[in-house]
Amino acid sequence: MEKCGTIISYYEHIYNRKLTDWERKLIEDSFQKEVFKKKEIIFRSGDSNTRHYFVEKGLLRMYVIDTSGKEFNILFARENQWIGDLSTPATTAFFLDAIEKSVVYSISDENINLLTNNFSTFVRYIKKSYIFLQRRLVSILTNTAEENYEELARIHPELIQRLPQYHISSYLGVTPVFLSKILSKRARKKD
Amino acid sequence: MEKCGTIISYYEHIYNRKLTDWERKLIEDSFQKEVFKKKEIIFRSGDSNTRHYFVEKGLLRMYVIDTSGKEFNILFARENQWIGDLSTPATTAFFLDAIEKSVVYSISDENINLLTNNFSTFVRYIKKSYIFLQRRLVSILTNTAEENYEELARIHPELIQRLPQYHISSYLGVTPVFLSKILSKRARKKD
DNA sequence: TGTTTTTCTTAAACTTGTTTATTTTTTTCG
DNA sequence: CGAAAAAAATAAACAAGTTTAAGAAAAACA
Repeated sequence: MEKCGTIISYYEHIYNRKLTDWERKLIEDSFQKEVFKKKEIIFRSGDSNTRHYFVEKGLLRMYVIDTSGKEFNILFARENQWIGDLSTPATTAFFLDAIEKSVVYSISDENINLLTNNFSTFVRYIKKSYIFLQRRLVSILTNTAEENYEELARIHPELIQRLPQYHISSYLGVTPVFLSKILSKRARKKD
Repeated sequence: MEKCGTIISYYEHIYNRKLTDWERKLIEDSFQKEVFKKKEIIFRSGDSNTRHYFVEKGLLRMYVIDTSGKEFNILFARENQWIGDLSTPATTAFFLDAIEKSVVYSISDENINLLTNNFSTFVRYIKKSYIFLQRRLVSILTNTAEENYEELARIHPELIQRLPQYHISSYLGVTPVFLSKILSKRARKKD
């Protein structure tokens, strides 16, 4: 009967009240019900304008594939959980697929913005922070400490200047001793 | 002259227009200018109701200390960047301190909410996702893969049931082979 | 049910990163 | 400036995690 039953229940649960007819209409117009079979890929690295997904039934995963082809899962979503790349509408670095056959409600970033309609500074701050952190987690999962140092030096050379070495090693997730090893190796290379 | 000059400029830059007197007033009432000296601790693990900080001048870092006392930096903020624990007002697991003498504008979470006043479902989703990811990054930085497995098994036993082992290893950031080693060791222990 | 495919285990040699301790270099500050 | 403190480099023994490859177990499905 209900076109978006699960998602309306979800919103009513969050807001702790019944939604108005107008609100239900807005939701029904914004979301799209989709079914994915096991192993079906929902979006892939390089896609832009990826959608956000709310799982009614099943199990999804978001993951990244490193240069050597190895996969690293970033996030799972099961019943009543959200998943998607908050970088959207920008190009995504992630893959999203279904681990089990899944029934979901999807929404475009545009429609999310319409529903939310007050994207103030603070929300930008959260979104940016999230995207930054996500990139950082991916780096740590997929690269060696040496590669992460190279990237940091390339993108934020000024930080390398301003920070004592032990703060950099801590940021990279290694000991100061090991960073020192990396640096002496790097210095030897540049001869 | 201006009480919150830098932060007002920041908002005007973001919104790409001059702020109204009313808006300036709102900002001046919400933010508080603070100065921290080098190595001064701004908040520490266990504190609740931590504030958000916008750096006018200087360099801050947010970090975590693991059980063995080792520090891992999670985030730096220099001029015109935000830093803070989005988990607030809940108890924080982080420390925030000044690497250099710093001048900042701070705001409580409550005042942020007043300024933003439309905390809809999607914003909750971002905030929750962020907090989740942050926790995950901290785990990967501070724990061994074995400890991360134990935690996953404790908190989400149902996921361990539903996921093939190679998806779990990928989530933990290790190879399937190494996870298998961890598990056989674990099984031997439980005799 | 049995066959095919997928997933898991084990082993051995290897690489990445840690620990502890000592020495050298750089920075801070009276 | 010179002494003291903080930060960085080096070495050696060790622990955590990877790679490749082969066999065993479990799941899928015709």
